Amino acid sequence: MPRREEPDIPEARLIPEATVARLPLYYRALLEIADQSIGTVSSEQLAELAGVNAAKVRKDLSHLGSYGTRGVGYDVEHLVGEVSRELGLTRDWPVAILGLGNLGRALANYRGFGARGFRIVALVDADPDKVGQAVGDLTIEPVEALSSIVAQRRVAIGVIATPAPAAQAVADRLVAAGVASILNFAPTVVVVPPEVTLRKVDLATELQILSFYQQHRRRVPDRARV
Amino acid sequence: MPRREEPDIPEARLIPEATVARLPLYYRALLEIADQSIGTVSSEQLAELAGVNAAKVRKDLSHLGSYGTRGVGYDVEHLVGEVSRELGLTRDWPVAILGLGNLGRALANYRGFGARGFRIVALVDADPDKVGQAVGDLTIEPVEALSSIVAQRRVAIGVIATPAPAAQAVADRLVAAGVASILNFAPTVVVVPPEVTLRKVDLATELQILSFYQQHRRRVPDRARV
DNA sequence: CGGTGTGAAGCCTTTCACAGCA
DNA sequence: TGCTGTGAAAGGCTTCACACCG
Repeated sequence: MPRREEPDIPEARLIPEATVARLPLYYRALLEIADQSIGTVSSEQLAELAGVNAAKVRKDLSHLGSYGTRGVGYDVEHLVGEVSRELGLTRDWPVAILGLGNLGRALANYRGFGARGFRIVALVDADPDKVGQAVGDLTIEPVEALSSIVAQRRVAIGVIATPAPAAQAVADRLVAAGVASILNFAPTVVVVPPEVTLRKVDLATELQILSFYQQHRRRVPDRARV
Repeated sequence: MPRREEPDIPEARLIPEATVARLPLYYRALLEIADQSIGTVSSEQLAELAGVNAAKVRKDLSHLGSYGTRGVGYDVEHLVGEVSRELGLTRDWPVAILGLGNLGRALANYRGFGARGFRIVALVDADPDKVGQAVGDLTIEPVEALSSIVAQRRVAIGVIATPAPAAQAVADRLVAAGVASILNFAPTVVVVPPEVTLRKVDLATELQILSFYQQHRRRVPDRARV
């Protein structure tokens, strides 16, 4: 039970973190199903497509409300709507990419990055030689302009793709500018205040985890994380 | 307790998955400390650098054995050795990158990818126009050559950077060729046999999770996953 | 005295299994 | 009849708190 009413966000159900992390999988699976003009889907089928088990699907979806029909399954179109609303994909989130080395450029060019709702509105780099360069439709801007960029373009999400030593300073600037969601690709720990959501994607870490299991080969978990 | 002796892998302690996922963080923190010629570190200090809490550090490290000294802390050099041995970083793991679009190329050029122990030995793409192109020191090879490449160059880890529709077929080829560790960047579910370790990095999913918390802003977990 | 190593408690997540409804 | 929704059980992970030892 939510402890307080909140007028501008109607549903205040509390959804477990583990469930939130799986909603994108269901969302993707549901889009595939919808593409095939299938009207109804069972937890079993959805589980298959999302790579999880059916009990988990049912429990997860039950946190969003009771949108299934017993004996039948879930109405695909309706469920897509509920999941995308829950994930905030009915809005548009302006994204800034910080750091335009190999990875930053790849992200900037990545079609399907802005699959739905995510729009890259700024590319920022500290290197004066890079400032002014065009990448796709955008021009690289100086990091000093960050706070005005964030304010003017309503940047909601910052993607850090700088080298490790620059990451914390960039994160600090993002937070100071009011960005509350950060995705960190730099291979280093970044600390942010508790009201900021930080997630990280770390190549070196992933490879090292694979290395661990490769070496300890015997009953290996193949659980893909997220 | 391990249930069977295994002659070629001496230590058969079973380490929780959550601990394995944090070892790379400790490893990185330890390297930083070692760089400053500091001989001893406490769980408190290590926790700070790794972005976790001290109790977790102690519990995690206790799974590797008792390498700390009460009243003193952990010997940095010794611990670096133990952690890197546990992670399999004392060996060299040949890596193949599959799919050389924006992301694949960025990965291929990413210095620090092969931070330690990971060496990119092959670039493979299904597109005949790309085959033969040079990327860094390597030349893109056809996907048909994959199984002989894997065999000859002892590829241990496959990194899938193809578009989503091609990912499963590439994974199947990798598995058939004997690759037992796969890192999937394609935004789709990939299924592999249980003896293969699969991890995934999914940009769209990460952004959608951020979107969820952005929209439900109220007590937000900033727990960075991994 | 200070900091590790670790039982025990608490919390979160997953899985089970079936009541209940269309 | 078939499949959802959900209590209850099981399992795993985190945190606590302190005995123990250098």
